[in-house]
Amino acid sequence: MTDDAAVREFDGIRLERVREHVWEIPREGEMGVAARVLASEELLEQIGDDMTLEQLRNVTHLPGIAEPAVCMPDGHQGYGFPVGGVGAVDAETGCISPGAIGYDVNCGVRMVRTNLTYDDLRGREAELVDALFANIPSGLGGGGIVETDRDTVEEILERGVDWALEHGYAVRADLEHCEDEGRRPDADADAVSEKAKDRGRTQVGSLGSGNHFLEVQRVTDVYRPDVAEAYGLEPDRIVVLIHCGSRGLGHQTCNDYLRRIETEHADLLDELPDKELAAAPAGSDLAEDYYGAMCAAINFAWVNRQLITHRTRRVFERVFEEEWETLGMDLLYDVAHNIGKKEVHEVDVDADGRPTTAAEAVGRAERELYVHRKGATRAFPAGRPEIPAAYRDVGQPVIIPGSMGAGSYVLRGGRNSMDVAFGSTAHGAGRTMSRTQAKKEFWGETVQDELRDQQQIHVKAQSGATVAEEAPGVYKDVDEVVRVSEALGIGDTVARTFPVCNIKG
DNA sequence: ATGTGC
Repeated sequence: MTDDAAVREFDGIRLERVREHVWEIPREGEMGVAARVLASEELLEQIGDDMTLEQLRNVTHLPGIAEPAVCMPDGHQGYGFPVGGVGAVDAETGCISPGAIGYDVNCGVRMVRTNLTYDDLRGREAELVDALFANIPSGLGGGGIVETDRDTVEEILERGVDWALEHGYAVRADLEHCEDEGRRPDADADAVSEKAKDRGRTQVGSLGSGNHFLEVQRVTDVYRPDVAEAYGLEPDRIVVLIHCGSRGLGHQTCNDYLRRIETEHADLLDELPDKELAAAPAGSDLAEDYYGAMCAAINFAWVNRQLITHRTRRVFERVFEEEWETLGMDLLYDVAHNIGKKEVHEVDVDADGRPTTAAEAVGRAERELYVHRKGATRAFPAGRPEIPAAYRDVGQPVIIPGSMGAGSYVLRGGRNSMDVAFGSTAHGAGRTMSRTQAKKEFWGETVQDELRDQQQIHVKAQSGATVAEEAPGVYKDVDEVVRVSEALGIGDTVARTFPVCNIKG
C-alpha cells in the first residue's frame, strides 16, 4: 500500500504524516530530537511557504531539548524561532533562549465580559469607539495611562497585578482570573536594565502598535454551553478583548540579553545553526538573570493590560451610565502567548534521567523544563491546579484573536494538550504576507470604510498604515487554525465572537 | 513587536 499523502517535502525538509494533523520531521544529522507540525494539509502548505520549517528544525539543536519541538497550525517564521512554536528545554542541563520567547515578552490577550447585549450597543458604536480611542493610549512611543518613576516601575516589575490591586486599578477577582494570578514570583527587577525601565516609565497602560488592539465584540456562537456558562458567556453578549504586551520595556530586555548572550556564551552560539537562536546555558548566571528579567517583563505586561482594563471600565461607565460592576465587566481570563516558564512535564529520559528521544529513552519521568511558548498559548486541561478555581472543572480558558474582520475564539485547554504540545495550543490567525506587502495591497481608509459598510465593524486607528498592515486579507483563516486545535483535542472550542468596535495603534 | 537599525 502506498499513501501519497504520507510524506511532504518543502525546500528539502521532509515531513512524515504521523496521523491526522500531525506531521513529523524525523531526527537526523545534528537534530537533537524530532520536530512536529500540528496542521491540516491546507495550513501545512502555508507553513511550508516561508522559513518556518527550517527554523523549527533548528530549534531541535538547542541543548537539552525534550521531544518534540512543536509548530502550531498558525505557525510562521519569526526571529530565529517560529511564531507559533513550543520548545521545552531541560531547566537543569539545557538552556534558555530569548528568541524562543520573542521580543514582546508576555504579549497576550485578556477578555473582559459584560452584561450588555449587541442591541444595547447598536447605533452607538461610533460614540463608544471614539470614547475608547480618546481614553486608551495607543501607537508607537510613550504615553501611558499612568506616567510613573523608576522606583514604581521596579515595584510593577516585582509585583505584577498585585501592584495594580494596591493602587486601585484592580479588584481581587482580576488577579484570580489571570494566568499565574498576574504575578511571576521569579521576577528580578535588578536584572532589568535602566534603559528598559526608563522606556517602561511612560508606557504603563498603553496598547502599542502593530497587531495590538482593543476590540469590543459580540458572542455569535456557543459550542460548549456548559463551559461557556462557567466562563459567563452567552450568545449576543458583548465582551472586550485586549491584545498587547510589554511595550518598549520587554523589547529592550530581550535585546539587552541577546547581546549579552552573544558575547558571554559565544561557545554555545557557535554550535547553533542560527545566531538568532542564541541561548544561555541552564545554571549560568546569565540564564538566571535573563529568566528573572523576562519574568519581570511578564509582570509589566500584566499590569499594562490591567490598567487598560481599568480605563475601559471607566469608559463603559460613562457611555452606558452604570457602574462597571453592574455592567458585569469581570475579567474572564488573561493569558500570555509569548512566554518562557519553568514547568514540570513528563518526558522521555535516558539512563541519567535527562530528556532524550522516544527511540533512545529508557523510560519516562517528570522534569523541570523551560517551556518556551512563542505565539503559542498555555492550554491546560481540566483538573490542573494552575487553573482558577471557578474554571478548574472545565479547563483553562484560551483566547485566540482573529483579524479585525474575522471572529475570535474562546477555547478551553484540551485533554490531549499535555501529551501533544507541552500543554499548549495556537494563538491566532498568523500572517500570510509581510507588512511591506500589505501596504502595497491595501489602503487603510478603504479597509476601514469596507469594514464599517459591509460588516458594521467600527475601526479607529492612529495610523492608516497600521490598518493596511493588519487588513483582514493578510491573515490566515482563524477558523481553520481552531478546527485543527479542536480535532487534536489540545484546545476545544467554547465560543466564537465577532468584532463591533476596534481601536489600535 | 519596537523611541520601525547595528
